[in-house]
Amino acid sequence: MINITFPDGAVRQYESGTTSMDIATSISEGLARNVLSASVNGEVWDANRPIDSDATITFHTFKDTDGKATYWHSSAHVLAEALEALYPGTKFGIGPAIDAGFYYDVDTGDKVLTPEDLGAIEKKMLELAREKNVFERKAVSKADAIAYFTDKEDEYKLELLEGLEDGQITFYSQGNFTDLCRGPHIPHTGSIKAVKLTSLAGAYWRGDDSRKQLTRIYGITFPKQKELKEYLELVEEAKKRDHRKLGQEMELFMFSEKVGQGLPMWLPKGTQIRERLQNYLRNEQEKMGYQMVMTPHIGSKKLYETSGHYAKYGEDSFQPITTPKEGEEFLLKPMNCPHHCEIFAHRPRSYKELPVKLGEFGTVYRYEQSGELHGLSRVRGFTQDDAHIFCTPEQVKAEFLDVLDLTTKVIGKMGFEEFTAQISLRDPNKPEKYIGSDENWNSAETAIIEAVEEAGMEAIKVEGEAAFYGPKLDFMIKDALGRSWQLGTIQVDYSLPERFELEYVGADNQKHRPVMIHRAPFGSMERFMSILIEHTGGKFPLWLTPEQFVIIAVSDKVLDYAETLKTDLAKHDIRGFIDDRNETIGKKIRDNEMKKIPYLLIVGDNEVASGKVSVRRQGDGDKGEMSVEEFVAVFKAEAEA
RNA sequence: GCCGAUGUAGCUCAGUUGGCCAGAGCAGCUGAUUUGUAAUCAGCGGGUCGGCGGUUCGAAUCCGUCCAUCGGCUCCA
Repeated sequence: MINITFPDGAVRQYESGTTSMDIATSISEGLARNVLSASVNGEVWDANRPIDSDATITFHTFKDTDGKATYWHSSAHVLAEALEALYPGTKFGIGPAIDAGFYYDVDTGDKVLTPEDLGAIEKKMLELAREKNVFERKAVSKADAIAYFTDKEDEYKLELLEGLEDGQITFYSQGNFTDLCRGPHIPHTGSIKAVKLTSLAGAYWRGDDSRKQLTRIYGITFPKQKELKEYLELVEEAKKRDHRKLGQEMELFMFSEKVGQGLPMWLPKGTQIRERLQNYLRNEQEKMGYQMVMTPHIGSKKLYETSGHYAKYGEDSFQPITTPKEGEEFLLKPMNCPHHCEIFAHRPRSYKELPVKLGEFGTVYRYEQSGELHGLSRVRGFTQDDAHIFCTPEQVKAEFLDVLDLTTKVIGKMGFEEFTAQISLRDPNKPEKYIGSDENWNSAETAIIEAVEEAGMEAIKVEGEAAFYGPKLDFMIKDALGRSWQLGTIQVDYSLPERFELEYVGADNQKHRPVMIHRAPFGSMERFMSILIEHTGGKFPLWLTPEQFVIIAVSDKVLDYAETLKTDLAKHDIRGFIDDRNETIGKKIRDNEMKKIPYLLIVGDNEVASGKVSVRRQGDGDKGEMSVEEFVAVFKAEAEA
């Protein structure tokens, strides 16, 4: 007998060789029906793989990420099986699960797959799924595995096998299809009830552009037809909210071929929103002791040689511009920190003034590959909500906490509710990759971890993801559609203070090297704007939106009253405009609803007589007549909520 | 940067196998109408058919090339 420990700590005894599925069945039929895989001692296993010794076990269903990953990876195998049935001789690369669904990279030889073929493949997949084929795991020797794929003439699998050790190789088979795979898989294909192949794309074998391009087929599957429908609706909704589309419709920003790709220009309405965001953030930061600075858009090449960035990125950046007579070289600034280091160094610093926090909405320029540019989220010129904190090693933790506070506050103010953090630490096995003393690294890493704990933020730690000059923390937020986005970062840096020979005089009258913290809560104004647009679908929080109300005059006899109303509201810092076009009221309501103006104030003879206003909330219809004071109260209540 | 697709009016799109002055809806302008909670009516203007080069009697349509956009890949101080 073996002891099985459950997530709640309960321990039960089972026969050796029992499977997670057996265990699930012993608990309840419902669980057994839904279980897709299980973590056995922390490793995700097939539900029908025998367990031979004491273990802790966690079941996975389609409700959790591991369960979904198992399910989608298994779906990729069904896709492969369908392809092999429809296009014999197809060779297979890799077919992993991804955040939403799965893909398989395939080489169909002379047959070029087109989107029109996908329907037939989906049909075949469903047919195969209905056969309820069991996924069978089999350990094979390397020699046998090579023989199998040599016979199949699948050079991709053979190449994958080269990297695997004999004794660790497993095959999985379902129906007539066998694949090299580590697993795990779902019990059988029958739980795949809804299939959608979403797109086709080229992808290089092993991501190497000198190698053959395979066809990547993306797809997603669900245990219920209804879930697929919901997913497709979500995709549709995401399309509607695409910030590139809304940005154009709402006249927030634009691009011009003549100006150049990846160089956004903010239109008046977009600029209003951005300035409000910046003012808000500037205010919050000044309350926390930040001092704003401004630095030029270019800097001497020497500056970046000092910082080390030129050596690392020079070739892959915009190339230097030179003065016509002297031939001096300048770079468009790719980041603000070297300038800020020079500001810190412009006079001797005492420990008494630390931490020094220099903030700047600094516009930077980076060469991004043309294929990578995307609306406002990936551009070549953008403005960081940047600041650099120069402090003592002992202050790192407190400063981190401060930044966490600031970030959760400002992001929360935008209506985002779910944050997580990723803490990037050193790779403990490669100390040579990093600069700075062990002592500093240890204390900085501990400081970050403790600060995150104290802030009560959910965080994952990833070893080996730190920059060579210090550990960092990235903020992730979830938007209204449940999508995750990476926002700003906080990054500890030991390198730049060293390179710029930054110093402060300590209480001991000795010179010390400060630690530098880079941080940007939004990351960049452009990227944040793109996320905010998609999160809100263009319906910005009231305090941010450029036009908070529109007064719709029933006829031009009441325009004077409309003017008075507008002036009254302006006294309460409520901004808007009068739609005095010679159009019907229905037309004006329609147009302003579509422009997403939050409040539509209708005035006609009735309102002039009563001295009131008829209020309509965008997207929520007629709210009835109210006095101006009542409207102001309603408005303020929403704005401050 | 690489692979594939796309590029027609401010926006969304139609333009048969190359063939008269390139079309529609919305937006815009002018006029009429003075309107009560999601489109009033009439008229008008607007396009080097992404740029350049070529094939042809003739090119939005065929070919080449460049640019931009989209979907991926790769990359991100």
